Amino acid sequence: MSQELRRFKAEIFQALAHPTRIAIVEALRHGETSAGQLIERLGLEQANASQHLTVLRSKQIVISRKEGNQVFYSLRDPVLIEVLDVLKRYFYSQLSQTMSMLKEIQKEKATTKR
Amino acid sequence: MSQELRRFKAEIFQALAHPTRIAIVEALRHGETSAGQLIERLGLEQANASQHLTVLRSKQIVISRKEGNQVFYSLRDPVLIEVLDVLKRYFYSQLSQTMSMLKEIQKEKATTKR
DNA sequence: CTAGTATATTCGACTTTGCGAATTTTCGTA
DNA sequence: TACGAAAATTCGCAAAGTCGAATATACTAG
Repeated sequence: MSQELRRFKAEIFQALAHPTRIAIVEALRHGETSAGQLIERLGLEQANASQHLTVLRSKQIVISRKEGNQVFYSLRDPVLIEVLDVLKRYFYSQLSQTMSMLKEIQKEKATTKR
Repeated sequence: MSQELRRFKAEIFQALAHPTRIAIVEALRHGETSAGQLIERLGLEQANASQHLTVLRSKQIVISRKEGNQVFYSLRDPVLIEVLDVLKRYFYSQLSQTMSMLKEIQKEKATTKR
């Protein structure tokens, strides 16, 4: 079962492991959006967008609703936004760690130089 | 910059997008562990384990410390555990949604059958 | 220096992913 | 029915990921 859970998690990560798909998820953050709108806002190729949406749909990250000519997408579970937000914090924490590391190096240079 | 951030997130997701690497991260959850211990506990091929560890190291998810003959690994930032925990909640929420969907289908079957 | 243990790297086969061009499908409407 | 718009699918190719076998490297102890 734990093995299953890890496979499941890996699939979710895999589904999110592309800048374009992250952009799509973030774009859906504030509500339903049609495929066309996504293409326009994110500046994507039509086929490419559709392929990425297929990935997200197949992993149930996104659900689609047909209305006449077009298809509207939305996030199936807003919990995923939490994941992205946690990662944002992670990003900045990593960034500041890198910065202080650089500062350390600067200091050392200064000391050895003298 | 937002584009950068998305690339960064995508890389983190990519690094976690494999059951074995998730298992490794979870194993490191409660503290430093040597490569050998990971191999034993998770039942991995030596080369394979090392390859996955390389991926995690290259994305800075994990840091390594050499002590004599062996190499100890630990999580660079425990925030990642949060991500995994959020996903666990997501997993169960999805699971229960699926279950109630199945129940609905059962009910419908029962009604149409009569 | 030699042997042994722990870990990393390289190699070759294979699978998967990502892309745009072209095509197809699905609607709504004339 | 025929046309146009929106979206999905297919195709061919390049790039990336995964695996185990074999090999290399780093360290320790004798």
